[in-house]
Amino acid sequence: MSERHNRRSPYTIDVVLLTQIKGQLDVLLCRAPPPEGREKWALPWETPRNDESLDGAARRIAKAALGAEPGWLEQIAAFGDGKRHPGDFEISVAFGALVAMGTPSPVGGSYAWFPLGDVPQLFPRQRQMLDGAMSMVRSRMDQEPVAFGLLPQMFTLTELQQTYELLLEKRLHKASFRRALQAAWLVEPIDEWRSEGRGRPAQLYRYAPRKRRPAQRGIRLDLAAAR
Amino acid sequence: MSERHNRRSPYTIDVVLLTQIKGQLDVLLCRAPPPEGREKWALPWETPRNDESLDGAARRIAKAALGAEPGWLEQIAAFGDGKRHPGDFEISVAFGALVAMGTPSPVGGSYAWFPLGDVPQLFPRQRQMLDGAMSMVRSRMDQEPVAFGLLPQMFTLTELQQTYELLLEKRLHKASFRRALQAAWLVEPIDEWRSEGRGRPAQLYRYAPRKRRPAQRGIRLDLAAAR
DNA sequence: TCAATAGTGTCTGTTAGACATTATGGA
DNA sequence: TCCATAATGTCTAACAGACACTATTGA
Repeated sequence: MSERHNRRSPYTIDVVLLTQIKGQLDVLLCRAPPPEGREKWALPWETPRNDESLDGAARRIAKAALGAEPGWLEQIAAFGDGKRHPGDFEISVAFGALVAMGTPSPVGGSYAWFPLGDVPQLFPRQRQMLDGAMSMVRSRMDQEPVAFGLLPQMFTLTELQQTYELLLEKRLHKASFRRALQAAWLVEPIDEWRSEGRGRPAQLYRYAPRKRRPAQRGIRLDLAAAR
Repeated sequence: MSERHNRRSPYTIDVVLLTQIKGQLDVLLCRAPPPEGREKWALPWETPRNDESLDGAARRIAKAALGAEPGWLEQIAAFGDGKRHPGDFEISVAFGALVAMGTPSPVGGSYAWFPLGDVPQLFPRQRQMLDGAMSMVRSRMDQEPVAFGLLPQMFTLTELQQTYELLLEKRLHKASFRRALQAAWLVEPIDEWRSEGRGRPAQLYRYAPRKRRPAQRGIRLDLAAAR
């Protein structure tokens, strides 16, 4: 065997696993995966196996950390630039993934969820990945219905709206949100209701996208304006 | 010196250089950069030098191929998955770049511009990169004013609209386009006109973005609908 | 003069956001 | 009963798209 095809891959795959816990976005971190002193947390990472696709490796690593496969997974970018990484590899390919809220977590063990506002210090390269994951997810929102990756099979429209608000980082108008939702044919009511403390029970919905002709209206040049 | 820090980088940087020629998008290809038989074209690529950032390497490669630096350059993604590449490296990090139309081309030599509809057969991995570049540029359009990267310093509003139409792959309404442009504070008229054959001469503009409060209106959930 | 392109004003149907109202449960 | 939340109807200002019109050049 040639040296080239036998050696371990000269790069790592790192996965940013995101979920929604108590109205906040959380990221899954692992306690110092390779032997690394003191209290240090890191994104799950590994080197890919032989002849494994990038996506495939990312899925495998996510599954190993989480116990289940994430609903949505996409590459963020390659990172390097001399920034430190738990492994000593020149570059790392980062993936972002969304986990349905309520998915049984890797209890105890060396994994834990951290709210985005309260993430411990990471290796600089992984810190970049986390930031990249957030902007990637946010920018994908207007191209695919990403929010459903954070929700369980059944959800209320209020939960769905809260997830959108969490990702967009802004409040949405209830009536407008529901009208837009109806126009987009993304969800379908099911014959079940959930009572949340006081108030009228909310009907449950499920994600059931229907094919549509692409939206006609809108140039939306405003969004492309200067910062 | 350790073997790790002395060896050549185990990955490549590939650059998708795009420009606008005669109302079409063109990509810059290089005639078989490493000794490779027959008539074969490839995206410009190289391995990064020691301690060079990913962006820096991409800029250097772009400049080597083009003679000038591209106005806009951004990472697309890492590609691998066993797809063939002109170099025999496990992965490649691809960058997309926009070149102002009219930039003096690398005349003769081993470089040439190819219209997107008429690209010769590429190495599979580089074909993926080209497709990735296109969808990346298109998806960035509603986040930053990407179109100006394809235009020279001075341009007419009709040229600007044609560039938008080229990138969006659809016709735009003239009056609406100009209204949106005015609202976005992206351009500024200069005291110069250009006569293009018949008709009334068009005023020239230049890119001069002004800071604005983010657009208020629009949930635009439609765009996130099912395909 | 006509032809061709640049640039602008007005109208109309659509819709985001605001507001108000009804519906339905728990305390 | 009062309160809290769900869900929906109506109004209005903003705006995308259509159309028509004026402006200014070359042929």
